[in-house]
Amino acid sequence: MSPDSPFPVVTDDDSETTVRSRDAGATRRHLLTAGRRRFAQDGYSSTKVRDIASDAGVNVALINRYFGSKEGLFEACLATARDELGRTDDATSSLGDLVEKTTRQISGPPSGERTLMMLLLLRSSGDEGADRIRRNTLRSFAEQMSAAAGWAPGSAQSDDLMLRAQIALSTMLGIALLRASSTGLEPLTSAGAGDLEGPLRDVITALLAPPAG
Amino acid sequence: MSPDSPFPVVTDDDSETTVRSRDAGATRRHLLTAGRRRFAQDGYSSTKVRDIASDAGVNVALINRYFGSKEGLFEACLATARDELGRTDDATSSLGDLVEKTTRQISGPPSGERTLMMLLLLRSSGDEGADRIRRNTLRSFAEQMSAAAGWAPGSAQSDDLMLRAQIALSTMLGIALLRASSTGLEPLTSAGAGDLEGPLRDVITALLAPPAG
DNA sequence: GGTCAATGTAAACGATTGCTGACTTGCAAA
DNA sequence: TTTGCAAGTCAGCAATCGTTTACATTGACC
Repeated sequence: MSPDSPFPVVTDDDSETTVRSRDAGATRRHLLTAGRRRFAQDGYSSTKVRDIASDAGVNVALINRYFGSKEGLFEACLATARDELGRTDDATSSLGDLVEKTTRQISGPPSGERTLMMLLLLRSSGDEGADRIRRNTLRSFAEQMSAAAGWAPGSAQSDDLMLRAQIALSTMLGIALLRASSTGLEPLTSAGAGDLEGPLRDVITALLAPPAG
Repeated sequence: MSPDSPFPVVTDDDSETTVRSRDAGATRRHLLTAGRRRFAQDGYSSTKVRDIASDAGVNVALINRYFGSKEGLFEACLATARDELGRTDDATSSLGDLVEKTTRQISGPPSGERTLMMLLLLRSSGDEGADRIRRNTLRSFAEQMSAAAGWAPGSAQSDDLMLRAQIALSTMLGIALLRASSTGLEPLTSAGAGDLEGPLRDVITALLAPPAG
């Protein structure tokens, strides 16, 4: 994985049907993608390693080779989801930005990448390491949201604002969960970005707008 | 379970250490209580029938005897949770009532009865019957909330108001989930009714108050 | 006291699960 | 071409899980 690796690491070739039939990096990536979807949709213990391997088009034993164990793969999925979700294109500086970004995260198909990563943050394997990653990621999210509301660490009403940011986060994650196929709550599941932006703006504004508090 | 059962059903005696060492009704109740907690906290597939039986102080085989299967017990837990949650003391007639009732449901210890029943509504076993119960219960909840906002079936903006009610429901369930011990997000987890009532009032008002719509 | 159905117990079965070890295949440097 | 090692395959193990079967115990009714 290191840049000076003696092995021919493929960095920019995403076409899979061509060269490199035996590519460890691609195999790892396929396992991470398949694992993310399975873990997010079905939960940790419902997911079987044979299904993940089958989805990835890869032999089951390679999960243990590359990630040590099923929990290792789960932790890796959680870490990549944290990195990809955290790789926010630009800083959220205002409540308007926050509303726009939140709407973009939530809307889109319930099986979309972003929704899957958010659902992953709600799944637990009982493993302590994975739980710590999830807890830290959620905390970071709430801090970003409260920062968009003009929060400064150590200021007065700090706890109250953080609580409100976490409630806003609860709304976001709750929507993602209720939109999932196994629940299928209409009209929420089929609602698009245009339908969600208004209510989301109302919620975020009501929770985080400075005037009242 | 029927009132005219030929067996001496104990209806008002909750002291367990005394008479009636072999009581089918009490055994069923113990299994339902233990199963509710396990299913709600750990999810369906992470829960082991031997753990439920152990918690209930009962032999494992009795789960299959009284509920047919693990899924049968899960469905029974879901049904009783629906009944107990639906047995709302009085009708919710105003937004103020809704705020008060919602706050009462959410706050309280994360291991409390109400929280467990709400978490149960977010768990899935893959079984179609259980999923239908969950879907109907959630839909009923959202309809109650929109009714408190003055909703009449078939009216204009009906879909938009229902969507907003489901988003409010998402907030409630999201909070319950993030307060769970496996997540443990502070200050949300330790927040009491006094801390939650204000923000919840803001959210519900912003989503369901009539003036804008 | 005897009878019988209801209730509870003990043990094991078959299926599934995560995982491992020995083996094979492909790629690339020598 | 030969050789060395990473990448991948295959079969099976050990443990666990839900479930079932055969048996024991309790207690009400005649």
